[in-house]
Amino acid sequence: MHSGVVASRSAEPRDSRESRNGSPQVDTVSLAIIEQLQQDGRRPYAAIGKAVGLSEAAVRQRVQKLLDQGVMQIVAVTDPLTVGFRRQAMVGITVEGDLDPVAEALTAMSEVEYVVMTAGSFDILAEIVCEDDDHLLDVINKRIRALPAVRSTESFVYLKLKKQTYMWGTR
Amino acid sequence: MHSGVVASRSAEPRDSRESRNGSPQVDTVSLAIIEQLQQDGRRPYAAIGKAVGLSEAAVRQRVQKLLDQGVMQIVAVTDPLTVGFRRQAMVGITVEGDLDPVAEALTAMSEVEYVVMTAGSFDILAEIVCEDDDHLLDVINKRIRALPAVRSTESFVYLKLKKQTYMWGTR
DNA sequence: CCCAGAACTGCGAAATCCGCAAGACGCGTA
DNA sequence: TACGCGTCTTGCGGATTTCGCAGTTCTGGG
Repeated sequence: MHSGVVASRSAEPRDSRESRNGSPQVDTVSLAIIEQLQQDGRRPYAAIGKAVGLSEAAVRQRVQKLLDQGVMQIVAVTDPLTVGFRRQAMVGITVEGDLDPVAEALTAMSEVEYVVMTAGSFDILAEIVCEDDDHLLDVINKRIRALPAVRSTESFVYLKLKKQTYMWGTR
Repeated sequence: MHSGVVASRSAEPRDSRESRNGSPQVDTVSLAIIEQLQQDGRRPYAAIGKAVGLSEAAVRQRVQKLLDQGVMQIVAVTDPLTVGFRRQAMVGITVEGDLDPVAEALTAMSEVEYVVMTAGSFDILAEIVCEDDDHLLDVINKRIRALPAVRSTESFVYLKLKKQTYMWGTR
């Protein structure tokens, strides 16, 4: 027996792959690690290990794997509007037939930061970040509306970002 | 004269507060630093310094200030749907009168991750992350629609997140 | 029961982070 | 123009963290 911190954890089921979904390999320990990194993406591995009951090396391994698998990413986020330039907008899109080709096309555009399929009066929501009004107009009217399966679009130009957090795990 | 890397920078105007906006203190060098951290939030300061032509300590200071000022945050981001639990939705809201009180109220809700004021048929867009359908229903129907100034809402339940990046600086 | 694979732990060595004090620079003022 | 002030930079050590590498434990399958 080593440090003693470990003992408590070995009691619970190691995996606990979440019951309610079809997502891959994210047990409760990794969840706890993610929560730590949601609070501070640069928190040292040792501190995280202490918080979740794991050794520094183990945390490092798991974080690396989560990164490789694309389950999470550690990045700097800003409000582009605050940083200075660029126009932003959310675009609601209704599609004729299969959503995937449209979603793929949107994903391929560098101006599109965020693409999500939804249930409701829009089939897809896409967030767009542009240089200026001309650029925004070009993307929406010339490139998105040009996609064959796109039936209609509606735009919401951003005026001010009021909140932006990533703390779903901690509350 | 010291390292020589500095010389090139001293040629350009130090501040270069962006012309087209009213945002505070983010010069081109800090912009470059943010770009680095958008690629990898854990990149060492020395590496960043080499990339933007600054000393390690200088980068450290600027990063700290950007963090303190709330201009950027370094965090782990995930797709909650992928991680397992929780229901997500975007809610479009139309408001009667001043938007600010409503925006404030939304910001105060822990289930609300993202609030933005927009121009278009919605006044505010809010992204919501919930435990399950009951929780989602509660937040939308009982808490958001209960706000006095809220005229109407429309919900878009997330089915699948297709893209999520933070690379507006680099393209 | 034994074996293979995966995960975790415990180190040193190397790299990084952090605080500090001194020097350089930009800018407003007398 | 000269002076003074605040900000930005730089260049160190020392403390901390990261990294790579075995050895050990745990799990599941044959």
